[in-house]
Amino acid sequence: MKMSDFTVKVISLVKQIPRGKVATYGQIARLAGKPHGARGVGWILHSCTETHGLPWQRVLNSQGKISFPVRSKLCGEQRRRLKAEGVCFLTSASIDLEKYQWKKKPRAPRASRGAPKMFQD
DNA sequence: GTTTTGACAGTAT
DNA sequence: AATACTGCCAAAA
Repeated sequence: MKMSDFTVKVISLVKQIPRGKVATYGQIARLAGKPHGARGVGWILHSCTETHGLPWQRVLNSQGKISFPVRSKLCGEQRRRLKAEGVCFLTSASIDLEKYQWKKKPRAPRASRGAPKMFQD
């Protein structure tokens, strides 16, 4: 299946988002090396969620809100999932980014390399 | 190959 | 502050 390096990075990053935290499309795009590739991130998720089982619910737009209309099924499901992870919604579809935005670990601690085990759900 | 679309972001009005 | 326009990237047609 032949996907670009950017796609691989995005998938990897999204899968690294811990439970109870969220990231923005721009953040993922930037971490993947394309500061302006937020749009591509969205499309990648749409394309690879089923294939890679990505936690797409943890990716929101820069406003910390869900991208789809509130009446949309996906929106409801995303909201439900995030709530299940302990995320409190400020409004129907927005959360406190300052509180829940995922900060990628800048450095790799040399310890704790034995058993990463449990990942997502 | 080119064109269109899509789960975005940033800047300009 | 709230729209509108533009820029970016990757996949499907």
